[in-house]
Amino acid sequence: MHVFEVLADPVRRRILEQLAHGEMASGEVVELIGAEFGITQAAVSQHLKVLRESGFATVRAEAQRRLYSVDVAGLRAVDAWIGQFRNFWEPKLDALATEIARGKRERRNAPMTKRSGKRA
Amino acid sequence: MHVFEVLADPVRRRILEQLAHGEMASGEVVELIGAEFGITQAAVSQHLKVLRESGFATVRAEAQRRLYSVDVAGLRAVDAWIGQFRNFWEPKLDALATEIARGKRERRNAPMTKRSGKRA
DNA sequence: GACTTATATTAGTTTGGATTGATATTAAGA
DNA sequence: TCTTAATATCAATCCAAACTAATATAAGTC
Repeated sequence: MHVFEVLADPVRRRILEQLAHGEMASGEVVELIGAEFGITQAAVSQHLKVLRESGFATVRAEAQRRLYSVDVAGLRAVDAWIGQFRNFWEPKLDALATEIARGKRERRNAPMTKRSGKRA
Repeated sequence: MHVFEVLADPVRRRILEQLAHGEMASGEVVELIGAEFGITQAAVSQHLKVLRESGFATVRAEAQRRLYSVDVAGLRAVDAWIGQFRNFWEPKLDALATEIARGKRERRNAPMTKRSGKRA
């Protein structure tokens, strides 16, 4: 399932927002989300499965409990796609922000050749 | 229609990627996307409608043509939601990057009161 | 082992959105 | 005005995904 399809569902978005506050057991999610959306345990469990399988959440077992937390993989993928367009609304910061975000790896030790003025 | 539902469709995502290269007439989009996905003019037109109405594209008329371009409103909304989680994968850059991205508006002239050390 | 608690899975039903074919709208050109 | 071109809209069909009820699995407790 594509990352954007995953986030297209309001229940899944809400679950992620909750997980952002920290690890939660499946049961806690069921209680919260179930009440908020009026859906059953089965439904919530299925949403958690989708989040797992699409890289938005990870699980660890503790006895019978399953503790869920945010997995950044999915979120990064979304951010990467949006990144294609970021220069549309952040044109000024672009040069500087990129420089900083990328850790200045590139330019750092570029010996300044004749054609290093501008690349496309 | 919610922003994530809009981007959940592969056809709409592809249309946006094309628009990112610059303004396109509806007919051009139909030709390109229609060929790529094997769908009709009606289908493409309806996708364009969704993109319009959800703030991902704008149109201007020129004779019978409708020229579409990227509207950042929708993309910003997506970026804002993802922003909730950005500190999950950019913890180090957080302070500095935020400072720069926000234009240092906040701190700049904050007179440093007693309780300005940390806010929850 | 029987029972309970926590969670996942399965099968079947329902529903919203994507698509098509047909038609409407709008502007230009003869 | 009649015709062609470009695009949008409508009604009907179809399908995938969300949901429920029921059941399965697995780990604690008595």
